[in-house]
Amino acid sequence: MRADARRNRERLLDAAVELILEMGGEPARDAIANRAGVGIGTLYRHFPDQQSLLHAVALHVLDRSVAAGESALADSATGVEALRRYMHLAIDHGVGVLNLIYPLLDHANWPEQRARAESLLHAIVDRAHREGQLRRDATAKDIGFTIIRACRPLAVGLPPADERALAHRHVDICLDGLALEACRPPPG
Amino acid sequence: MRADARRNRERLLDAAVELILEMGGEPARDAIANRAGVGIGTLYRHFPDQQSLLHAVALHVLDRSVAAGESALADSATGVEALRRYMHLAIDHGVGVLNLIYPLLDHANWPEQRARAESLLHAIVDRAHREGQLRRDATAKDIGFTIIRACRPLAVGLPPADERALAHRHVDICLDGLALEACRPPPG
DNA sequence: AGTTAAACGGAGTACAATCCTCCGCTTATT
DNA sequence: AATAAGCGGAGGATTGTACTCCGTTTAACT
Repeated sequence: MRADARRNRERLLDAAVELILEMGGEPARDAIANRAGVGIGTLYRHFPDQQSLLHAVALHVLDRSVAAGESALADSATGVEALRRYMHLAIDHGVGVLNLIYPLLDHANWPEQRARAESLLHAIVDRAHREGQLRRDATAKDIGFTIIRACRPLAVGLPPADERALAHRHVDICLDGLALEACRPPPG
Repeated sequence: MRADARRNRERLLDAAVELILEMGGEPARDAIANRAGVGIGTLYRHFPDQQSLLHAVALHVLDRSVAAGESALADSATGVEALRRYMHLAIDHGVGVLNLIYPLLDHANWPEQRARAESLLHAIVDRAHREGQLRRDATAKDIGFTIIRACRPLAVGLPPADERALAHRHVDICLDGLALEACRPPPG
């Protein structure tokens, strides 16, 4: 595979992730190609139909997030630290698209990746619980939903850098709400 | 104004709010009429063009949220309680649409309502701060963004009742993160 | 109950956005 | 320098959306 082809493929996937998060559904193909800075023909060469594009997008974000999360779990001193790092990385990679495209997929067939992602999240949450750092009622679902919410842009038009900063701040706030740090000093 | 006309107008506005939150932009007119359970002609009679519809939607959510918030502020024993009640009510009314339609409006001309909404939010946040119940770095913007995030449905297809429950849980988690309750017992 | 004017529904046409193919040009690789 | 893989984007086909119009229904009032 030629180098420019690989580069364009990545750009297309990243653009698709951004647009799906903004629009909340199937964005127009031309819009994806435009945002990626490539011609429409290039999009169709890489992804001949809707399903292959959505499938590739799903695997794209899933693989990158899981990889990031696994190393976060391995390298962190505490459970909540691993959780915090995982959430921030997952947002940067845009895992939030998974929820949005799931109902559009004909057959979501990546049992292996799915299992890996679920067991990763549970491993992190369980560890934090075992170390007594999380509220009892905090579940893996809470984490997942928080990530999904943080992924979506607040309003189209805000500079991407600002959006990212707000997303990260939001995750930190939620984690503070889910964590269990008695008598922590006021952060401000 | 005939009773059925008033009822249909309300239904149309509610449907528009739901759809805007789901789609994140301008939903198709037919979709709004369908969801409201009225004919497309009825929509055009009430709102002859895009702008009048968007304008009405904005005022609809703004007025209801501000009214709810003002009574919450008056009736609550503490600042955070007022804040909590306001946030939950605002979500139920769908204030989150404001951010989404703002860039679509030709001229957003409701200075009075806008001022009332801003001063309300600041009044609530200030009171909570004065009573020492909020993190120092918690701002009115944090509250606003949290409400906006909670308003958006996580995934199209989930039953509305579940969506609402998740939204409310999310707000509670965020508030726990923003509040300052030293040594609070684990809620679970 | 009868009257009436306001309100309703939805088929249908005009318009706009989107999809996707095709082929001449460009560029990475050897 | 050769060449095959990759690129861009104009353009025709298709789908979706906007908006009108008019026969039917219904709330309001006597």
